[in-house]
Formats: sequence, structure tokens, C-alpha cells
Amino acid sequence: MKGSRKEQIRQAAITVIAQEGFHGATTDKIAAQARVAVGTIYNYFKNKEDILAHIFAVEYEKRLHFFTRLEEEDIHPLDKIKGILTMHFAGVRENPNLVRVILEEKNFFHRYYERGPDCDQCLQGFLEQVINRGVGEGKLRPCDPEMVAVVLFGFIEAIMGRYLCISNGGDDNDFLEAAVNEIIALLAEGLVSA
Amino acid sequence: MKGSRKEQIRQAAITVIAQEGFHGATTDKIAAQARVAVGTIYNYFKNKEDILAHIFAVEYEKRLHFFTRLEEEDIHPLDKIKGILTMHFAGVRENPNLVRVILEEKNFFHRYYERGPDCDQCLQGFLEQVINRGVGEGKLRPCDPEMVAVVLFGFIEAIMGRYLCISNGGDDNDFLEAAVNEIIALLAEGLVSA
Amino acid sequence: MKGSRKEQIRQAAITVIAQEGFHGATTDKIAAQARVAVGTIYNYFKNKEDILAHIFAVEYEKRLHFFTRLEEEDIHPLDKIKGILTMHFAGVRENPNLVRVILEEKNFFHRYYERGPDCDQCLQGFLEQVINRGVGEGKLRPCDPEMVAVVLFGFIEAIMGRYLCISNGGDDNDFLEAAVNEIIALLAEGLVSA
Amino acid sequence: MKGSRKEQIRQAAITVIAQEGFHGATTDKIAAQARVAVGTIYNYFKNKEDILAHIFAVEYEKRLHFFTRLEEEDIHPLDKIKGILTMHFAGVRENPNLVRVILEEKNFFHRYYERGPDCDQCLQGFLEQVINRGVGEGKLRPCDPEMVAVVLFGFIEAIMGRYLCISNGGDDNDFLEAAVNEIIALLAEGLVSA
DNA sequence: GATGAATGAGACTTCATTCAT
DNA sequence: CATGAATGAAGTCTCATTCAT
Repeated sequence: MKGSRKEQIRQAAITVIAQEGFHGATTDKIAAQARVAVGTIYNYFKNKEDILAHIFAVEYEKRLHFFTRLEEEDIHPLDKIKGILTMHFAGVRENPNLVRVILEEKNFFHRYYERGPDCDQCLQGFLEQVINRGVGEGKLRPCDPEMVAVVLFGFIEAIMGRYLCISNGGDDNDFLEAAVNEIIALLAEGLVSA
Repeated sequence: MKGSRKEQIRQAAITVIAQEGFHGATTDKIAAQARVAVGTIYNYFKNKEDILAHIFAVEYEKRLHFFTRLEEEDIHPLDKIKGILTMHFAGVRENPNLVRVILEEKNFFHRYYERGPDCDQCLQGFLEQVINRGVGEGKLRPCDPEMVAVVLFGFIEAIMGRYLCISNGGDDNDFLEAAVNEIIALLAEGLVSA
Repeated sequence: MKGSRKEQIRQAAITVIAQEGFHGATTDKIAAQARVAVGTIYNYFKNKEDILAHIFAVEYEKRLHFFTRLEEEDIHPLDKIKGILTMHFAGVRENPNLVRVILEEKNFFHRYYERGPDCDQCLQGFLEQVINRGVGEGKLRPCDPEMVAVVLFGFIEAIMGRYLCISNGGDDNDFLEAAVNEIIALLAEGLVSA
Repeated sequence: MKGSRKEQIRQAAITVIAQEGFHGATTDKIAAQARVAVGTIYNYFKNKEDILAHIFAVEYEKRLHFFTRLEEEDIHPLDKIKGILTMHFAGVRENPNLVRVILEEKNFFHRYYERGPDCDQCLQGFLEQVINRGVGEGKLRPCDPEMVAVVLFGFIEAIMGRYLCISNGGDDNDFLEAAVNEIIALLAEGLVSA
């Protein structure tokens, strides 16, 4: 599976789409990057959109799996949130291209596959659950969990977007670490001076 | 200007792009929506991308103007932030299509016009300034202003994105008001229970 | 007539077509060069091709008039030929743009107006007549007058084409004078050494 | 190569361009003539102009090759010139369409590809060399070789142009043979009666 | 007559997809 | 399964021409 032909094409597609956008990524370019003939792509994918769908599906599974494991751990909700942040930021460091694709093409993807796997919904839903339980257990102050989930989701996207923007080529790990700390601080204390 | 031919085309383009995405918005569809011949579009715009650039430019000017006025007011930084939130959320209520275009096509736009007017940078820069001053005046606790600006920016985008997602057709004004309150509460107190 | 609106447009068209070719010469460009609105062109010309036809017609009349006068003069055929050469080379010096248009667009013109005024036929016919008479009067050696006319015609075109090619901007009058002499010498003595 | 797809398209383009001119020759017409889909053209040519460029390039190579061989032969300059004439006239008999394209579209071609292969320059350069040597060896009378080369070039073009004009459909081989003889006679004796 | 905004047919080109080898 | 030449629908853009002012 790891080194399979399908995987090879998926990786190539991620690279090309990250560089050129989904519409700029022609099947010719993807095939060239994968060192494969154009026709071969169609042995593994129904059409071009299907490649994108597969990229989203794999990512979705990955996150779902992570959330499922995190859910079972018995730790403070803030630590769960920290875990999510860490997971996402590790992802962007490890494969910025993949994250770029997910961030930039999700709109197109959702327009096309209205009922496809929704990474955002998955993340927001899990955040909401964490917050809900935290409030129920008295560990978080009363709030509107859905709204706070949306807000936390916004954090993550913004930080990843910003990272992709500033770290063109060279890494900037400090940025991501600082981001985690700043967010946790914000959740812990707010922004207003005591 | 308001009812001019160029404005007519801009409005039509916003509608079509919001529905179909920039690539799905063919010049034929835009012309039809504007009740104009295809050729007429090219009397006012260099090419299709130029329409998008114009949409962004108009929006950029609008926001810049708002920020400039808000900057001069002598109010608590949290109120300035509240002002920005209110402004953005009023915008999404008033013309959801426009906001959808800005949110969904900014990646494409920046890939294409690397040095075009950047609404995001503009917003982030202003937020950073507000926070920086707030910290300097002792009204906000010490923090990394750039990072917090990014985070606040994430709020706004996420809320607007969510609103566009759930309010398909019918409004949901309560959502946006609740969002403002929740964010202000978060900034004021954090999330952890006292 | 000289400064009339129609003449103004004809001159502008010559300039633009010489620079950009007939197909590159848009009606907009011609109108701009003539400092006139596009619509005005259509008050004087049926369509774009008609402008070209008019340019050829004027040129045709000019040459026909010259030939008619030259025909009546009682001079040696070689001097008549010299007169034709001089007339053509004066033309190219005086208005290279016009000559460029005649040379470059005649193919298109004849394809379009199969039975329009044919400057080439006019010139060749006259040359043929001059040679025919010259032979009849014993002033020229026996030959195939049609063929020699074609050949002389080729001289003129080639010299003008070459002149237009080498005299970009700056004049090169010596070239044209040298050409006349060389051609007359060729007709007088041939090329082979005695 | 001979029956290759690219060659097939080149031949079709020659046919269509000869009939309709380069601008009248739409890609659709060329594709239809080549019995190929439009898209196929673009698998072998960058764009429409590139087809013309290829036609000129092939022709250029053909002529260059011929000149190179002729150059080495040790014969009287007049015979070399006769060889060139014969070669060109054979070409026009064999493929009038090709010659029509070369003659009619060279202006457009040179406007577009300012530094493309120049059949005319090639021919004129070679003629100049032949004449120069002939004069040096005392076989031709003293003259301005460049000018005479231009003039000879004019012969060739004019004769070919005339042939294409009169031989619409039916051949007229006598014309071309007569032309060669007439030109050689002209070069040998001039035009004036002794 | 002059104007120039509007028109829309038609040209070029791209590229996802197919299918014979 | 792999290949990649062929396909042609569809999109962008141009520009000669018209016509209301």
C-alpha cells in the first residue's frame, strides 16, 4: 500500500496541486511527477476530481483515527486541545504540501462532493465534544461549545495558513511552538490584563 | 459609478463566482447574469482574472477606509476589536456572496496576483497594531501581538465560513451575535473556569 | 479632397497597416491614428477591406496616369524604362509605408477582390508594350516581351523590397540610385564580360 | 518521417494556407484537411504560427542543402545561376501550393518571427557569392554583386509569382522554360539590340 | 455627419478522458 | 496493467460592425 502505484500518484498529485492549485494541476503534470503515463492514473482513479477526493479521504481517516484515540484518554480538556494543536502543527511541518492542498482546495472539494468526508466538520465536532465535556465536568467555564469550537478551529486554520505563507522553503518551527503557547495562554487567561 | 456598466458586471461576477467558484464562473455565465454581451466584459476588464482583482480591490478599499476611521477613535482595544468583528459580520450578512468570493478565491487570487491588495494582511496588520497599543497602554496583558492577531483573524474567518455554511438561504443573525459575545468573553476571561 | 475626412482615414490606414499588417491593423487603431471615432470610418468605407481597396485604387490611378503620359513621349524604350524605375523609386522614398502596404498586402487584396485594380498587371502590361514597340522599332533586340516585362517587374519589386528592408528609419538614397544604374547597365550590356 | 503525423499536418496546412491565406486558414480547416482532430495539431505544434514556421524551416533546409552542393561544383557562374533558376522552377511545378505559401506569407512570417530562417536572404546571399566569384575570376563583367543579386532574386520571385497566377490548375511548363532562356539571354547579351 | 459603447460570431487553445497497442 | 497519441468539447478573448445619441 505504502509504495503502491495509487499511493505514488496520490503523492505526486499532492505535490503538483500544492504548487499549481487543483485547476493548474493537469493530469499530464501529475503523471509526469508520478513518473507514470496519463492513462495509468485512470486505472486507479475515476477522474481528476477523484484524486482530490482520495487525498481528502486519506487525510480524513488519519484525523479521525487520531481523534478516536485522543477521545479515550483521561486528561484535562485543555490538554486535549493542546494535543489537537500539536497534531495539526506536526502535520504542517511534516508535509506542508498536503496541508496546503487541504486548506486551499477544500472549497472546491465541497462544492463538488457535497457529501464527501469533511475534515473541518470532523475537527469542529470533536472540539465541540471536548469542550462540552469539559464544561460538564466543571473544568471549563460555561460557554457555547459550538461557537467556541468554531473559534478554536479558526485558530488552527489561521496559524497553519500563516505558517505556509511565511515558511516558504525554510522552516520556522519557533513560530508554531509560539503559536501553541499563545493559544493556550489565551484560553487560560483571556487577553485582558488582570 | 453605482449603476455603471462596470459595477453591473462586478455584481454579476460576485453572484456567479459565489455559486460556481472562479473556475466554474465562465465569461458566458457572468455576461448572462449581467445581461450583457461577453464582449462588453472586455470593454471594462482586461481579462477574467481582472474581474476578480477588481472585486478584491474594491473590498480592500472598503476595509482600509473602515480601519483608518476606527484607528483614530479613542476607545478600549477590546472595543476596537469588537468594532472589527461587527463590521465583518455586518458585511457577511449584507452580502454573503461577496464574502464567499473573498474567502474562497483568495488563494487563487494570491497565487495569480502575488502582489495584489491583500485584505488578510490588511486586517492582520491592523489587529496587530491595536493589540500592540493595548499592551503598551497596559490595557491588554503582555503577549505576542503578531500571533494574537493571526489568531483573531482566524476567529473571524472561521465564524464567517461557518455562517456561510449554515445560513444557506435563510439568515441566522443570532449566530453572528452570539459569536461576537463568545469571542469577547474569551478574550476577557479565557476559557478555563475560575 | 486632399485634407478630407476620407483622405485622413486613408493616410492613417496606410501608416497602421504598414506597421502591423492588414490583419494586425484593427479599426480601433486606424481610427485612433486618424483621430476619428471608429464609427466615422464606416461613413466613408463599406468595411475594413474597402479601406485597403481604396488604397490600391488611388495607387492604381496614380500609376495609370503616369504611364499614360509616359506612353506619349517619343524617347528610347530604355529611357521609358528608366522613367518607370525612377518613378517607382521616388515613390518608395517619398512614402515607404504606402509601398510597404502595396507590396505586403497585394496577395490578400487579390484573394479578396479577385477583379480589383491590379497595379502589377498595369505595370507589367505597360512594360510589355514598351518592349514590344522597342523591338518593333528595332531599338531592342528580339525577345519575348511578356517574359522580359515580368522580369523587369521582378527587378522593381525586389529593389523596393530590399530598400524597405535595409532603410529602417534612415534613408539610403544611394542604394536606389545605384540600383537604377545597375539595372540599366544590365539591360544595356548583360552580365557576361565581353 | 515522410508519412508521420507532423508531416501530414504540414501538408494539410500548405494546402489550406495556399488556398485561403494564413489568416483564412483556421485551425479547424487545417485539421479537417489533415483528417485529424484540432487538438492533435497542438500535439505537434506550439501554436498556429509554429506550423508556418515549420513550413519555412523545412523549405529553408531544402534550399540550403541545394546551395551547398551547387557551391562546390566547378562550373561557369551563369550555369550556377541557371541551376538555381531550374531548381526554383522545378519546385514551383512540383508543389505550387508550397511556393505560394512561401511567397505570400513571408512578410507575415518575418513580421512575426523577426529572426527566423530567411529563405530570401539565403538565396540572395548565395547569388551574391556566385556573382562575386564570377567577377573575381573575370567570367562576369565588373558590377555591384549585391545589387545584381537582388535583381536576380527579383527575377525568380516574379517568374514564380506569374506562373502561379497564370497556371491555375493546368500546368504551363513552356512558360517556365521560356523564362529560364529569356533570363539567361538577358544576362548574356542585355536587352539592347547590337 | 460624428461618436464610441455594445455586440456576438468566431478564432485559438487547453486538457480531461479514451482506447488501441 | 501500462502506455501516450488522439480526441473534441468547452473556455477565453478579439474585433469588425452597428446604432442610439
